[in-house]
This record gives sequence, structure tokens and C-alpha cells, in this order.
Amino acid sequence: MAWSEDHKQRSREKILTTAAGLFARQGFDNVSIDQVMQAAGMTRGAFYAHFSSKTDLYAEAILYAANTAAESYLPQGQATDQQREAFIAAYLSEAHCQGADIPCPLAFLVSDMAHQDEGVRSTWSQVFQGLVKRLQNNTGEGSAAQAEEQQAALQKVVMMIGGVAVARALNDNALATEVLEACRAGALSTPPIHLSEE
Amino acid sequence: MAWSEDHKQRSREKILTTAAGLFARQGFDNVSIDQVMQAAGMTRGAFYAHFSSKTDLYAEAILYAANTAAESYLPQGQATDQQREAFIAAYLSEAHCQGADIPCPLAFLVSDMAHQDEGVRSTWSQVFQGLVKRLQNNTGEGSAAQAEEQQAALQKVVMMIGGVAVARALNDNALATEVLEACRAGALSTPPIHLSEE
DNA sequence: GTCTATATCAGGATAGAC
DNA sequence: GTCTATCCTGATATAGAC
Repeated sequence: MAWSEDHKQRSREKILTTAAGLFARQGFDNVSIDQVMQAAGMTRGAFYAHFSSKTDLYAEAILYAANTAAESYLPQGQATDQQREAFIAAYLSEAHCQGADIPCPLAFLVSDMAHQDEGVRSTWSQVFQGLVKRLQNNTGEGSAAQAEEQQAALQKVVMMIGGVAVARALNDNALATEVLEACRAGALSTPPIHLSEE
Repeated sequence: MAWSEDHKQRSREKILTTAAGLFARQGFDNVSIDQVMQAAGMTRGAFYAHFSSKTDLYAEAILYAANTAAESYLPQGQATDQQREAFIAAYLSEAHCQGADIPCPLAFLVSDMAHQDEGVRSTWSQVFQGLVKRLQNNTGEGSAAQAEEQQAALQKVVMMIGGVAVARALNDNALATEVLEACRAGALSTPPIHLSEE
């Protein structure tokens, strides 16, 4: 049944891309299974042939969005400084903020995670750690240098996620733009902040 | 009818404190009017004598939380550097992250704002701008210095809001602690980041 | 695997008694 | 102003036909 299997796989992917976009833009509670399936060109009943529950879909969609984004924005393996900077600028762009393509679930769904079950939260956390790892320079040798690298990467990631989340929340477009600019400046400077509490 | 008026005012405040805590910790959609009113010691029907809708309560609760927090944590008017730093450290503490007192709606509800109506979003935005203003040093005279002050304040606020939101989202407690530490370091350095794109 | 139909339930909002 | 009782809608999940 090669055809049938292929068909199922295509349906599943269609549901995932649709759900990833809708969840990111509207949040978990404001998206219904009906809405997802209709946008994917199917009806509600077909849903449970692919996913066991709405929560299950949520976790899968977050992972799917992360994988898709990583694939197209950052090359696998080690990235150059230039590639990293381009990625940061794109992340903190107004286009991303307004929900272009499949928006990043890290920024769009941060404060939604606290209410979700273990499966969803652990998926989100893994995606977060993946991003942190990708933003590290890995130039330092000693463990002290590594710790500083880690701290700098965490600060960058928080500024990226926080910047997009805040800009998206704000009512005032001009201020939102200003926030994005400030965060680009903050996250692009390398190393952005030098200060350990030793 | 002094007694009656006073009674109503007390009920209203009881509803507001209860709602502010519940909304921040559980999000708008995961809190029911029933839940709020029961926790406040009343029943559902009494709700509409105080607020016109759940959304109305949401906006009022955000404002109430902000005013309450501002009152107890930061003195009105100009703050000293030391007071500002204590505030930043308390904001990025694990106690705040875990929902002590009435948590800050800015951090706990960031990614919820995008789905809310104008009234709620504008309330949130006003609270945000209030925090930005409080964190500015106001030492500079020229407009260029002012712009840098503004940028630095925005970076700090994003790191505070983003740090708490991310730490709260994470599944991994050790990593969450690390995030908070990194953000404290980042937000406490003054000026944290020097870079304008001129 | 996908459809239509339906059981079931939670939650927002209103009506009317006290 | 607060209570109980009720209406109504929207949404998850399941059952059974094709």
C-alpha cells in the first residue's frame, strides 16, 4: 500500500504546517481542531487518524516548526558568525513579528508553556536548548570561557524571544519597532555583555 | 448608603486581587469566572454587578496588578540606582518566577496579548511604558543621550520580561535558574550594552 | 482514511428571587 | 448586591457509514 501510506504522510504534513502556523499566531486555546482541519482541507473526524489529541498535535507542531525553521534559516552543523548574525536580524524583523511563514513557537508561545503538560513543555524546552547551542561561538577552550559563552548565548536568546514577544504584545507600532531595533542592537553585539560576578 | 458602598468596593477589590493572581499564573483562557468568584468567596451571578465581561475584568486586573506592584516595589517618582537594581533582582528572582504574590502581568502574559482586544492590549502597553520610564536614568541632556538611555532601558525591560517568561516556560529547573542568572547579569550592568548604529 | 452525526461538557452571560 | 437557576454556544472526542 505505497500509495495509501504516502497519502497519509502528506495529510499529516499538511495538518502539521497548518497547525504550526495557527497555533503560533493564535495560541493553543484560540485554535480549534475544526479550524486546523478545515484550513488543511479536511474535516474534524479525520483528525484522530493522525493525532491522539489536540495536545499531542500541539507538541508535534512545535517540533515541526522548529525543524522547518532551522532547516531553512540556519545550516546544519557549525554556523559562521555572519550566518548567525543574519539569523538574529531575521528573527527580530518585523516580518517575523507579524507572523510571516511559520513563526517561531519559542517567541510566540512563551507564556503559554506554563499551562501545558509535560510533553509539550519538554518539547519546547528542547527546541530552546537547540537554539542556545546554535548561537554559541565555541571559541573558548577553558571551562570558564565556556561558561561565559553559555551566558552570552542565553542573554542573546532571551533578547530575541523577549523582543519578539514584547513587540507582538504592544499596541503601539512605533514602540514595537523601537523595541525590535534595540534588541537587534543588543543581540548582535558579540560578546554583547561582559560581566561575570566573580 | 455608606455601608453598602463600602461593601461593594471591598468586594470589587477582593475580586481584583484574586483575578490578578489567577490570570497571571494560569492565563486568560484557563481561568473561569466561576473560579475567580469562588476564590473570592462569591458566586458567579454576583460578578456582573462589578464588571461587564470577563475581558473587562482582565484589563482591570492587569492594571490593578501593576499599580499594586509599583506601589510596593518601587517608590513613586524618581528612584535611585540602588532601588532600581534591587527591583531588577527581585523581578528576576525565582520567587517571582514561581508566582509569589501577584506576579507581573507583563512577563506572565506577554504572548497572550496578541490575541486580546484593544482595551486589554492598550492597558498592557501602558503598563509596559510605565516600567520603561521607571528604569531610565535620565542623566543625559542631549537628545542623542536620551535616545541611548531609551534604548538601554528597552533592552533591560525586554531582558526582564523575556527572562521571567522563558524561565517559567522551561521544563528544566536548573536551566531556568541559569537563565535568570544570566538575565540579572545582563540587566544589572549599566549601561549594559553600548552600541548605536550610527 | 476520511466523512457525517452525535454524545458530552465547560464556560460566558442573563433572569428573577431575596 | 448577591444568590440560584437557566440558556446558549463552541469545542473535544467518539461512533459508524463509505
